[in-house]
Amino acid sequence: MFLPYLLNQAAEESSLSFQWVYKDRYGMLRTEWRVLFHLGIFGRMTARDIGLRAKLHKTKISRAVQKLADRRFITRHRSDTDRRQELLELTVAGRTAYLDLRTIAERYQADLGTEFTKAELALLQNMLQRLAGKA
Amino acid sequence: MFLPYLLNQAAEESSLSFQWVYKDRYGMLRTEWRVLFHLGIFGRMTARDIGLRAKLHKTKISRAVQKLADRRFITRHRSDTDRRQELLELTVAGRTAYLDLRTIAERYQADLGTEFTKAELALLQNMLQRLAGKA
DNA sequence: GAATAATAGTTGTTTTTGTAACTAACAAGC
DNA sequence: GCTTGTTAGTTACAAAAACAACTATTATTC
Repeated sequence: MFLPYLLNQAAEESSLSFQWVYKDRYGMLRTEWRVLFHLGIFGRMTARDIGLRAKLHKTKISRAVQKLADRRFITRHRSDTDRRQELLELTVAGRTAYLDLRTIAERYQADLGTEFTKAELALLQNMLQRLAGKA
Repeated sequence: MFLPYLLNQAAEESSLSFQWVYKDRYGMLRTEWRVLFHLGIFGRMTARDIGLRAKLHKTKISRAVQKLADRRFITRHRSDTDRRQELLELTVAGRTAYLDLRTIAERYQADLGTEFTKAELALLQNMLQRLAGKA
């Protein structure tokens, strides 16, 4: 079978089955969830850096950031050293949402894990990372 | 790392790096390429069956079928046994395009193969199929 | 240090997708 | 056989994504 096709099928399946979590609970779009997720993991960072890490286009991030800020999940502060940049950070409400979602994500991941052995999962992760890096 | 996220990254990377093939050469969208692909592999079939196999929504398929028919890559014939259904089939031009794309897809896949061992690839394929089935 | 290029982020427009409502044909129940 | 329900496929409208052009700021080069 054609690998990009299989990857897509698997990715879509798992994305769809997980999207109710951030969608139903917080009315978030996938990009919003990803931005929240990155800020939760890495702490304060700029839209640019999120884009580099998550390979998301800046317009998508810009709009996600607006929504998250509207809903008081994040704050935005112009950087002193470079006034083009904005430093994004989770608010208390944002961190609460992040932790809530992360808990569910971990449970979801654990459920998937029961299907496979630890070694299989480790290899899968490794291969996916390599494919994501340069496929 | 969160598995759906990793899957998406890998899928997107490989999709993007392959899309120039059907996009630049035939101006096709991904769904069109998938429909062509399915007809190439399985021969004559209905939109419904393509949807079941590829897990694509019928509206997406409907539009892809229209474009492919406009460009004379496929023909559509109403079924005699059930006049709601349409039997889709590649034209000569469609088959030529399919074979061309398939050749490139195979080369692409072979290139990926050099990164991994046969056993790794087999396991990856197996896991992705299981994930796609019920993730 | 003025002119030019590059970068962070936004906004507007066009494509593509998702969703819901629709038509036409068939199936089932009574 | 007629009513009700289902299914294949299309169409219309709403949501989201991709793409291009823009503003404001910083970096570069002469």
